[in-house]
Amino acid sequence: MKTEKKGPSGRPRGFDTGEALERAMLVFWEHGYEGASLGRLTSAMGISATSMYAAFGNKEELFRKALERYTEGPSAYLDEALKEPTSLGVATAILSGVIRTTTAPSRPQGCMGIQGALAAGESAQSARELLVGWRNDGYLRIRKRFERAVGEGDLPAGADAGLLARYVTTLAHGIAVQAASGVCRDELQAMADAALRVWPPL
Amino acid sequence: MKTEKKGPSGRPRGFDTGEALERAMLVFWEHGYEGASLGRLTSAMGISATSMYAAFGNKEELFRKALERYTEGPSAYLDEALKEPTSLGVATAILSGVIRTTTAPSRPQGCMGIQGALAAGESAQSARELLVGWRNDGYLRIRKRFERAVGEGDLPAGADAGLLARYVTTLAHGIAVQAASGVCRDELQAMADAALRVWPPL
DNA sequence: GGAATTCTGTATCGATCACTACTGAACATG
DNA sequence: CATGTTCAGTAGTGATCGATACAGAATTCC
Repeated sequence: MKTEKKGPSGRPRGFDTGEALERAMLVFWEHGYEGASLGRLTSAMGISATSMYAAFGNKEELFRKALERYTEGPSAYLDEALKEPTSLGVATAILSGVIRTTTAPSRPQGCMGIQGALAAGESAQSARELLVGWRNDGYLRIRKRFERAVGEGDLPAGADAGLLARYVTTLAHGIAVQAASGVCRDELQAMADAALRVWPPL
Repeated sequence: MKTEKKGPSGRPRGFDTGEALERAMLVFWEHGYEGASLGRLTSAMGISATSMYAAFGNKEELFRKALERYTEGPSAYLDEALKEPTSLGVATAILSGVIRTTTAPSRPQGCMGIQGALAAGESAQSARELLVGWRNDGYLRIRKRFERAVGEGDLPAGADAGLLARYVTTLAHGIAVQAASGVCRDELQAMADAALRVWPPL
């Protein structure tokens, strides 16, 4: 029994969709949904507008897929951080991961999940709502992890997991804004270290 | 000796520039520089495009003046907060001010100084740079205030005023992002209270 | 009241937006 | 090789972008 591999008749695609999506992600990351014009996107992707529409549907879907790639690539530190054995380890790993991702010298400064579309006009409302959901999902996963920590005795019984998750999320988002403003990595890391020196901040 | 008040010959302006600027500020605040089209702006201002250009120059200058109005209006809590007698009072007042401003039910959610243009395309780079300077100015004023607190003995001699200012700024910006995502006021205030329960976070 | 000056609305500018019809080239299958 | 299918580039769609030319209306100065 072998997997059905029917040959797709026709001319094969002349570019790598993964790499093109990576390039598109970087443009959205740097300029936001509204600031990323189709001309700039396709130019960075190295393909024509026709090929982009054939491969990804439209600008909105391209953004959605670019966000997925962002989640599994530059933002994958969150998955790893949630596996840390203690809540303090989780919080520490999240903040250092955010700092590393938002201040990497070879990549856009800031976080695509925030500056991709924080406020927007009519044409970008769906992108904005997508990112609101993306950020809320991150918060929920952190909260759930902290709830587990309360159950395990890692956090005191009276600890408010939601409040702690909100605290870490707020710091993470604030760091992303600072990074977008050009604040350097070391300064942010020193600040994060100080913020977590008392844990939990009950 | 009386102030020279030469009569400006010609038809007087038919609208109140202050109120028009207030309306424009709200549009920029809600939709950002790029998301605020001229049509939407002039429609909200209640004037024609011609009148807008005659009164404010162009979109870029309109944004600059709207930001000034934002600084002196919704963002005026910072001036007051810096007058608090202690560094903890300053930090507390800043965060509660941010929360009040970014979650007011009758106004756009979030902070114009951030979502006005966090990431942007080519045409909005000047607006983006203007906001980077605006945020950095806020940071510098807080830092200077904390340096004073160190000199006064309000903060311990070894305290790093820059790091503390960065901490408060990061929380403030993070709160603004949360507010833009729809997080409610009470939750943010509870989080801010917890964040400042240990002060300074040395 | 006449002239000069400034405001306001209409209509429109060229440029760019996201998006697509069309043509021809490139490749897989039979 | 012949046929069918898909890709990619050119050119151009209507809509909207920010910004203006123009002409009529309104007000002040002389």
